[in-house]
Amino acid sequence: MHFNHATMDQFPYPQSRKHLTKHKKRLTQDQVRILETNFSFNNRLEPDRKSRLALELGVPARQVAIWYQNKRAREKNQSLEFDYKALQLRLENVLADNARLKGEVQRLKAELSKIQGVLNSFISPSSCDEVGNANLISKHDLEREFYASLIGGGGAFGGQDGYDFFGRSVS
DNA sequence: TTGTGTTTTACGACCTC
DNA sequence: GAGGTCGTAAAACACAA
Repeated sequence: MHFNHATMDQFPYPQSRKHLTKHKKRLTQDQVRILETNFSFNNRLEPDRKSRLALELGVPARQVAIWYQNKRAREKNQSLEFDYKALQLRLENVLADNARLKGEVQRLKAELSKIQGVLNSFISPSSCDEVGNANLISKHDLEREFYASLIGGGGAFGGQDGYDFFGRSVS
């Protein structure tokens, strides 16, 4: 394996950062592979391992440390991106669910107004407002009976056992 | 070849233990 | 104080035109 055996001392690092970065050098594929392997075991770099790795790769210990720092940052970014996509997917599902539920609400509202129409036909003023008729059912009682029948409570509008006013199963 | 976008390397500033 | 993150500059690289 051929690594560049440069050390910190061998780089003529001057004062200015611009000049400094002129000596930026990429790690070889083999060096990166070794670093990746080590990183996969532990993404923290204890001083002992830093020295050993630096020796093995033939690079300054500082470069190993910096590689680990950058690698952790890259992993964090990837993980954030992954989380972001997962959240986006969940949001899409929730929005779809919301649309479905809105449709359901609309359907139920329509059903309710239909039922109210049927109810109103039972409560015509001519049939129940006659004074002095003791057998007349009040509007309030009628509504109570009617709604009770819808939820399976039987009553005057109740269907057969286990079925509501419209003959649907309520079990 | 060159312009441009992306990735990698390296650093300074600041924070935490 | 050593070693961490974060933000960023700049080199290195990839690639279309």
